[in-house]
Amino acid sequence: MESYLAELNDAQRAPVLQKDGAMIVIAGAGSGKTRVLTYRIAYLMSKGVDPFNILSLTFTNKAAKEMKKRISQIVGSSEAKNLWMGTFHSIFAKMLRFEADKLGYPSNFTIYDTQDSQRLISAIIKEMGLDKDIYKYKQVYSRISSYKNSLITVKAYFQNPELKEADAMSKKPRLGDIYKNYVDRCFKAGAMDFDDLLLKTNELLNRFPEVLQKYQNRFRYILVDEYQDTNHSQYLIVKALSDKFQNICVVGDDAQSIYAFRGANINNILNFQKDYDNVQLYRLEQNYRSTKNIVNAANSIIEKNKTKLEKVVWTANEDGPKIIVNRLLTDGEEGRFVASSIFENKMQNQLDNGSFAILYRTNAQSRAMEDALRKREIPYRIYGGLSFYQRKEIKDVLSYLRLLINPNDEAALKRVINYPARGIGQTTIDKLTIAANTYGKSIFEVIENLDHIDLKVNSGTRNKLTNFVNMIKSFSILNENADAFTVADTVAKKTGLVQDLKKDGTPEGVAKIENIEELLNGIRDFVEGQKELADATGSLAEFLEDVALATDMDKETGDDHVALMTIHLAKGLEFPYVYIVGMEEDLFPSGMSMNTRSELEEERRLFYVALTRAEKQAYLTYTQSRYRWGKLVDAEPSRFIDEIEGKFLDYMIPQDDYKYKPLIDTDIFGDVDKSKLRQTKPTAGSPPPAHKPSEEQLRKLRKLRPALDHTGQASIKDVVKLEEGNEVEHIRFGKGKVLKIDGIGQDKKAEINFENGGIKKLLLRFAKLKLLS
DNA sequence: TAGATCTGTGTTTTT
DNA sequence: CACAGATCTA
Repeated sequence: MESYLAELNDAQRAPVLQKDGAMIVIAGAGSGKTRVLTYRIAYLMSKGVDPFNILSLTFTNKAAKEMKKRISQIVGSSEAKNLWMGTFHSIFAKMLRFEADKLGYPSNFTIYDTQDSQRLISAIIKEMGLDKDIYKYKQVYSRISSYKNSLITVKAYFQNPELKEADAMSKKPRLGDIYKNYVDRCFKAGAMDFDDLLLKTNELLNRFPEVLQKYQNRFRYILVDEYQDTNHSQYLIVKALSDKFQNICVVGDDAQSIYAFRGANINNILNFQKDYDNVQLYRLEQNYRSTKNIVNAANSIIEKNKTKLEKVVWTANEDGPKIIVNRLLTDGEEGRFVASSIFENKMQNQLDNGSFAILYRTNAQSRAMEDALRKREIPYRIYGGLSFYQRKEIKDVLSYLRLLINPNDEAALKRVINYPARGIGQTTIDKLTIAANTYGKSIFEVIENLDHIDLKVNSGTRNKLTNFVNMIKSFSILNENADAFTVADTVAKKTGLVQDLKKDGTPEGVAKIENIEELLNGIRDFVEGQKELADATGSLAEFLEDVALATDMDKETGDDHVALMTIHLAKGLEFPYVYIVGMEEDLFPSGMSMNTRSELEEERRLFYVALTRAEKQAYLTYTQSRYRWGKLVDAEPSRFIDEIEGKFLDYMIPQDDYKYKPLIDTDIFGDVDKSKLRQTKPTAGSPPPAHKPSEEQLRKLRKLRPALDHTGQASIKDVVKLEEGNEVEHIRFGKGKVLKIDGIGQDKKAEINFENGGIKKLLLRFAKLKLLS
């Protein structure tokens, strides 16, 4: 039974074997913390702890699922099934459904996603007649979110003059009022936003001692993964639940705290030892994941941070190749480099696509990578970004489904009351909203009671409203007798959603119909799957609950693909080959996070996370110019590259001239063979070449570059304007005539018939051409 | 009222 | 560029 203990090293075994009490495990990157958590749970169960009494909180659903799987392998699946394991949000949503009535919520409350919340806030700002340029809904939303995460309720807000003053100072004196209206509206709609799931859990545990006791007794052993990323609200929940038995084990790494922007408080982990009696501290410092080069390079970065717990991450793994750094002209070329590098590595080392990950700071960067991978026919998958359930057509269907479960759901109703178009316009909706606010009812209820409410709408509109409500009601009735799939299928057809898309006929419309079909299939699968679980019914409400908190990461595809994701999403994952792209100032570190030391340190931790995902080889790339908000802008290499000790890096480009070189100077190489400028061509497996090139090497490299004189040289603008039929002159091929223009922007090519060279295809960006006519 | 078209505005990261 | 909101037209 306990043979698995032999699979742990001494440092890992110690926290596994401490059955009771409070403990903190500071686990360096790749040091096997998941292993410690799973084995600890298995050990507790082997010592007779009932799985019903174990609560394990993870950061993602995926992590929970994986841990459960691993535990099943050790203790058997029937036992593992009873563990409470999941994210804070999903576990406590479940608990809140059970206890909802105590807080005045229906048990079928809706969970608002960010978009729902933001739209509602936007509507409230408009209703209140406030200036939308001062009260920007996104800002207001994040302000409210941070209040909630700090447990500042509306009441607490108005009792705290400092907060009011702070908001008044930032020209938003009515923020408290918006907050109040927003909370009221959510309550009336029977809806909780993401932050409410934590805030209301706190409220529940605070206001109802008997509920607190019930769950304290239930969760005798609590484990929290990624503790460094907990916010105040989560911290208090954990504190309250563990207070009685104090059997709490938190695992984390302060060096990997990357969620301060959503309220994560690094002090939760730094101060843990003060929060409980006799806290045992364990450190996992041996990294099993990465090569020495990667581990040491990562250490050399994180050293630059001032706020940190002391720990030394080390590895017994081989040195491995150095980190390859490359500079590219544009984001398009960056993509092409990454794609061909992946292609070469795959061929040379017989690797599958799953060995590679491309990590970036912002979702928008995925585009260039996608394009390049697609051209190379390398299968890939984008994680995160817009999740399937957030797509317009999917959210439309889901909104109908939400509405038939909870007709008070304002966000859902507003979304679909006139989609597909049924003649209920903005004016009518405004009237409904006013009526709803004055009578303290939901919009749906207002329509239900049109006989008693003078809405000042004509009879046609009145009919349309009644028809809509009746349609939703008929769906509700159907839902009582039919399974979730049948209901969803009926909704998709009867509402005219699918018809509307069919009518549209564009490829996008077709894709949307396919997505809806996929959703319906998903619901069918869900219904089938739930039937096998004892405590589930496969109801529509269950499906919606599942979907509200599902993320893109959770979906398994089973095919072999290169993974593309933000660095945030990559936390906890590992890949043999990792490409970190967009290593540029203003992008990484983000321009929004360079103002304070702590923000910059978080960016640095993010870089640390990125690098430590790599097992064998890491690549860093940056560009000289990249498309941002639709325009090509100059970029500058990230300071983080310089922060890595040079001996861990292998530059593919000379390092003398990269700062602030505008495109036009560096790119017009004429017919100089660009590859000569590259010092080495990287091939994984071959011994890594020297570090930064020496001064002497640099001088040599510079000589390769011809002195460009700009006189007589066509400016890039002229060349880009080139049209078919133009006469041009090339420095070597002589005069010629433009036959054809291909491609756009940076990739624009011209087919030219030269007197001395015949027909050539030239990339205009590089071609040294003079426009003659 | 619907739908097309224009304008403006902002963009980090996520449960 | 991408999306939200405003404005215009039928």
